[in-house]
Amino acid sequence: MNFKILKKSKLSRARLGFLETEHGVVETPCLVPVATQAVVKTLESKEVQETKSQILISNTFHLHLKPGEKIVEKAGKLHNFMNWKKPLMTDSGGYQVFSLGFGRDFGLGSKLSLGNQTKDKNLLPRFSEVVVGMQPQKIKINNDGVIFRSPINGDELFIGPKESIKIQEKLGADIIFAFDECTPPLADLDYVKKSLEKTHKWAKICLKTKKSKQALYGIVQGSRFKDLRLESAKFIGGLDFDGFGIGGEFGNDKITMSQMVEWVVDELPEKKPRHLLGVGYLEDMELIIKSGVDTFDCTVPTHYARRGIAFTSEGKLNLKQTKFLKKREPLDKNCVCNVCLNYKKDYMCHLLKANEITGMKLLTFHNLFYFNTFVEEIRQRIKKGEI
RNA sequence: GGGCGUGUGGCUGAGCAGCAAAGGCAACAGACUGUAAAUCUGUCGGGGUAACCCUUCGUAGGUGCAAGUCCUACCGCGCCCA
Repeated sequence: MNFKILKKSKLSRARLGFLETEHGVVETPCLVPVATQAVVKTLESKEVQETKSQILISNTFHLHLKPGEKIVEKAGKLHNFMNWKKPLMTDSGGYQVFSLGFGRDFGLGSKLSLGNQTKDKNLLPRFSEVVVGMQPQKIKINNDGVIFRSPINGDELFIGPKESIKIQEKLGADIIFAFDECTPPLADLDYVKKSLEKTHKWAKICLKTKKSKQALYGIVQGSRFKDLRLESAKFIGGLDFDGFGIGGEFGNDKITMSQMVEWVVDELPEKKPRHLLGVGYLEDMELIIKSGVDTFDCTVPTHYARRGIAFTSEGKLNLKQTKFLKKREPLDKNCVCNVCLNYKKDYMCHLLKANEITGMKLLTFHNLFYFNTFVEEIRQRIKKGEI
């Protein structure tokens, strides 16, 4: 992999670049749609390409469980397996340390709120913080890695940095990630310190383990603590990674989020690409790109689509609302995607209310196209010197 | 014609003397950021911010302090016997 920076903004940390891989070039900044199980849910690879998606991210943990990396390897690795010719990433499974652990215990996301704090008291965590010595109920984290129970058959399985890298080598994505511990947002300072030691130790093991030509990104953690973020960025940034992921918690609002990203970005080697893990509401994009992020993945366009939420130039629409049954008009007049050119709101509303898979599929297509177009426009604005 | 059974809020379905009435579905509103499709939360007879008030359990009477709940008649539906 080779990363070329074409232009650096004079107004912000934003930059335009080319991420060159064996499977083609990614124009950055770029959204990376999520294909956890080697598929963007509801779409086939050809359709994903038609949404202007340039690169996807699959998941090591999920593919290890099902169908198993050996199957994927025999099929000619991920690209052939899923018939996707363009670049691919795989996430290391580090996030599942969180999502199947404390995240599940407390019903939390890795980002506590980012300003969208829930008003529903029942959804607020029923505890104050995670402290040193606490273990999630379903998994056990030790110094070498994480013991999971397979959600499929209950088998005990172990994934640590070595295991993750070996799996990712078999999966064969262009860009792979180091195995980290994504700390829960409410972990206290001591917990995050200890966790960071592990993540850093694991980072070195990942580098040592990797034998393939795949690009390997290290992951910066440190939660909401500035000194830990800086420490982590310096440490991870000082290692011989091809790029860097930034993960974990980013504070209570969008401004804090971009500040935290900037702390980290300023410590990372300038010439290498930076990937922000799991962030990407529309309103986040300009902020994180201005903070110096080159790529970022987010489940929102695809996940929300399956819940009936459409992102359009008139805002976020809940297409399951009965009122849309009376709207014989395109989802978004200003959108030129296949869905907006060929289907109307009434029909899509009907499909979604009837729980038809095609409803989810049409919305997934539109949302991805819309998000990708949104980022494309941001790239244009950087080119013009507006951002 | 005779016997037994049944009738509950938009639907379904509990309740068998102290109820505005369980549960489910539907509806309505909200949430979701390194994926969770079919999830989570709230509302869901009417009125008021609220303590509270009003109207409901086929219809009409009756017995009780109190009736969706017991009794009588009628109406509708179901099964069985003639």
